[in-house]
Amino acid sequence: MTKPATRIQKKNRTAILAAALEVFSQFGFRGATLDQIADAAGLSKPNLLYYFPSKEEIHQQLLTSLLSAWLDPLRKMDDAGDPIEEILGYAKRKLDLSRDYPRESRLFANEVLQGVPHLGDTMPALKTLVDEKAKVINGWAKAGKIVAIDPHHLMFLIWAQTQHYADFDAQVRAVLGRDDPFPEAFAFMEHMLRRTLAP
Amino acid sequence: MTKPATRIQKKNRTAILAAALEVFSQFGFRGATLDQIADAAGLSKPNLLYYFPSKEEIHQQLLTSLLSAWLDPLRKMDDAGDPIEEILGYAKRKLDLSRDYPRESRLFANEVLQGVPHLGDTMPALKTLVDEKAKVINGWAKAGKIVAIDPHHLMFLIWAQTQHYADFDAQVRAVLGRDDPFPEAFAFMEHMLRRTLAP
DNA sequence: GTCTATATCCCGATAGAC
DNA sequence: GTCTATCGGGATATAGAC
Repeated sequence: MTKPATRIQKKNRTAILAAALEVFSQFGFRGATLDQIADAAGLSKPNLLYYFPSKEEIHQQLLTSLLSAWLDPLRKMDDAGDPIEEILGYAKRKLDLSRDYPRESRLFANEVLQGVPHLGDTMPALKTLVDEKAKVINGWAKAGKIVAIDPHHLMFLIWAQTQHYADFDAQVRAVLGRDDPFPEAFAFMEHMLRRTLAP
Repeated sequence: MTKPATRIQKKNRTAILAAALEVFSQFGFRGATLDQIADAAGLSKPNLLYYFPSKEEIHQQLLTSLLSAWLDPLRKMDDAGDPIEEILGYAKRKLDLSRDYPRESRLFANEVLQGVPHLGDTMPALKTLVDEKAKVINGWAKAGKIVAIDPHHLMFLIWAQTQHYADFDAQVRAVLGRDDPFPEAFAFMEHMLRRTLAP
C-alpha cells in the first residue's frame, strides 16, 4: 500500500483509521466488526476494504502508527535536566495522554492484555528504550539526586498509575461518581512520586 | 440452574468454569469461542451447552462467582489495626492475587476495559465498599496516623500498581527479560507506600 | 471509487440418535 | 449425558455493475 495520491483518498484513509481507533479501543480486535468501523467512517464496508486490504491490516497500521507518539513522553525524559522534575514531567505527560487520548491507551491495553499478539516484534525496541532510560535513572540515583530505586519498577508504577485512568475509566467513574478525576490524579501522583523519589 | 446433583456433574461444571476462565481471560468475551472452552474442558461443544445454557451464562457465572473473592483483600483492611500496616497488608494481599491468580485479574481487566458491559449493576456495591474504606482512611489521616491524602486515588494507585503485573504481564516480561518480578515488586511497593503515607 | 449482491467461513445453539 | 449432524446468524472478504 503506497502513499495515497488524491486528497479524497487521504481523507478517507484518515477517517477510517479514526473510526477504527474508536471501535477497536472499545471492543478489542475480535470484538470489533468492519460494519461498525465502516459505519463510523461514513463508508460502505466494501469501500472500506478498497482502502485497506483486511481488518488485520487496519489494526496493524493503527498500532504501529500510534506507537511512536505513545513512547514520546519517555524519550523526552532528559538526562541533563533536574532528576525529580524530569521524572515528574514524564509522569505528567503520560497522564496527559490518558486524559487526552484515552482511546489510544485502551487500544494498547487491549493488545498487551491479550499478550501482544500483534506487537510482539516491537517489544525488543521497547525494552531497549526502557533500559536506556533505566540507566539514566540509575545514574541519578548514584549521584544522590534521587533515592536508590529499581528503575524498571518505577516505570511500571508510572505506566500503571497513569494508564489506569484511561483504561479502567468505567470503574474510576463508577467509584468516584461522575467526576473528572484528572486534576486530583495529578496532584496525588506528584505527592506520591516526590516522596518516593526523594534521596 | 439449581445445584448439580451428581459428583460427575459437579466435576464437569468445575472443569468448564476453569476452562472458561483460561479462555475468557486470554481472549476476552467476544474473542473467546465455545470450541476453545469445550476443548480445554475436555468436552464436546453440545455437551458443554448441556451444563450451561449459553456462552453469556458461563461468563456471567465466572464473573459473579469470582467477584467476592476479588474484593476480599479490601474487606479485610481493619479499622482497628495499625494504619500503615493495614494499607500495606491490603496492597500485599492484592499483589499476591496478581501473582497467584493472574487469569482472574485479566478476566476483570477485560471486563472493565470494555466498560463493564456485564458487571455494570455491581458497580454501586463496589462504590459502597470503597467509600466505606475511604472513610476509614480519612479517619486515619485525621488522627494524624497517615498523611492527609485522597483515599480514592490511593485505592486507584494500589489497584493499578498491583494489577499491572498480572494484566500487562506480557509487557512486564518483555521489558525485564525473563524474570519473576514479584519479589522486587513488593519491595518497591512497600518503599513507595511507606513514603507516600507517612504523616 | 463506490455501490449491491453474494460467496465463504465461523460461531453459538439445537435436534435427535444412542 | 454425550455424541454427530446441522441450523441460522453474522462476520470477513470478493465479484461485478455503475
